[in-house]
Amino acid sequence: MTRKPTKAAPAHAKNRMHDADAEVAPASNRATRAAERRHAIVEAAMEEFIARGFAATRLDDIAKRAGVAKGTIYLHFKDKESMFEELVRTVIVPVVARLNALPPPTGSVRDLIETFAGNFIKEVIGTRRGDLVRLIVAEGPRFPSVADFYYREVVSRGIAGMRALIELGIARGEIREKDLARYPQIMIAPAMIAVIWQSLFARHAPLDVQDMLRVHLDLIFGERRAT
Amino acid sequence: MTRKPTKAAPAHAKNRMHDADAEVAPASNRATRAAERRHAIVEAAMEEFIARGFAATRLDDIAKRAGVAKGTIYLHFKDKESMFEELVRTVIVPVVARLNALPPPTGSVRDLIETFAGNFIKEVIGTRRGDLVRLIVAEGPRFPSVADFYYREVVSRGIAGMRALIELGIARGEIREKDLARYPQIMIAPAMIAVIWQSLFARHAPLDVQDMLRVHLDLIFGERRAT
DNA sequence: TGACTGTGACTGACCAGTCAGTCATAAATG
DNA sequence: CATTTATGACTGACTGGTCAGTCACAGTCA
Repeated sequence: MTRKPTKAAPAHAKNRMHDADAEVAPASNRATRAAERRHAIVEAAMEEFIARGFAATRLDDIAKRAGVAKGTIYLHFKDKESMFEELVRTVIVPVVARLNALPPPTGSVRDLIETFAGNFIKEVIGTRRGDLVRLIVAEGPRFPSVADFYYREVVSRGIAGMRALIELGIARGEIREKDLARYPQIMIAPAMIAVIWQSLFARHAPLDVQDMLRVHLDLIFGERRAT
Repeated sequence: MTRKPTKAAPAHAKNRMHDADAEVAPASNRATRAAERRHAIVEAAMEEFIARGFAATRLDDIAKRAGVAKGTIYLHFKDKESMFEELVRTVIVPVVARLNALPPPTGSVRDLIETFAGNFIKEVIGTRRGDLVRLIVAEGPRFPSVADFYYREVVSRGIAGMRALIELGIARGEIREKDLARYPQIMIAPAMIAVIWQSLFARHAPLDVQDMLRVHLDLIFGERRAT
């Protein structure tokens, strides 16, 4: 909360924009300003929802964090519920886009998957994105539309992509266990566990995710030969 | 404070007992009755918390479901929060006890783990218990004491037990990947994923958990030889 | 100036937690 | 054993506070 509570200075209204945003151009154009505000709201809402869960999050807090009046939120979203749903979409879509941009299949399948795992660690584990995954697990059952969306856009695509990779690995003789193609979930499971572990138990027992995923890949591809 | 003086007419007082309770033995003894009620409250609370999450659950609903007045809840629990915490303890402890009762190490390690997986499927996957695990993942960050308890009583023990089993498997030559003992999480990951999958995505894509876990064990122990 | 965007005080519903009162049962008494 | 008294488990109407959503007004831009 960097905002000085002393409302003192409503004079220069633009100051309401918080510091992070203050740096971007003032954005004279109305539509641009509106988009910026919307973005600030989404950002703030994500923080709050992750920290408190859907039901316990107060719109007043989101508004304050976004540097906006509560009413403004309702100019952009119908209500709290649809804000949550839209927010998940908004945040997830770019991640999906990024994952679809897999590097061309030059190296071995193991290298491909290792790269993928590296990205996953960097982009998801221990970031807001990871918390978002936990949030979806937490609220999914109460928001079928969110769960549906997440399944359609992330899970089913991820599973399909991973399956293709596994089949390639089997065809090339890198992977022995042929049945693995039936359950790509097994490939992804330790990564998901890592996400959950980090947000629940890291305090008690830190987990070397990188190393764990390496061991898991050794299990699937056989011990790695000298690099 | 002015209690309606002429409260009149709770003439048919005994009718307050509702039908659900009428069926169980009247339980003449006071302490027994109290224990029964407490149990009914815990049971009802678990259902409600699982269905709605902590913040969105109303104590009125718990009371109604338990066939009890709201005030009664406060005779057994300090407040909503400590009710949630105690409830998690109450429900989890017997499960832990049961898991500690591992069969004696007669067969192979693989058989041992397969038995364990079978029990897990039967006792956890697709049951209230599974939902409870999801609930802990969901609410854990907001209830550090619950997360701590769960780590101490379930996770750390589970990990330790699994590690011992893995080491045995390595010593006996059943398991090749020696590093697996450093990350027992890998062994458990698919089972956890199954729990989450069932409650979020089963509707979209049912998962044959039994088969998936078998494939995962094949990965670790090598293809199963004819039984 | 007129149209549009943003504001925040306000409202009404909702709900955790309280407590004065009830009553079945247990204990004490004759 | 029958009757009276004491106990405390249980009840549910009520309170105080919270918060999603509204709207009359203020500010801003073209």
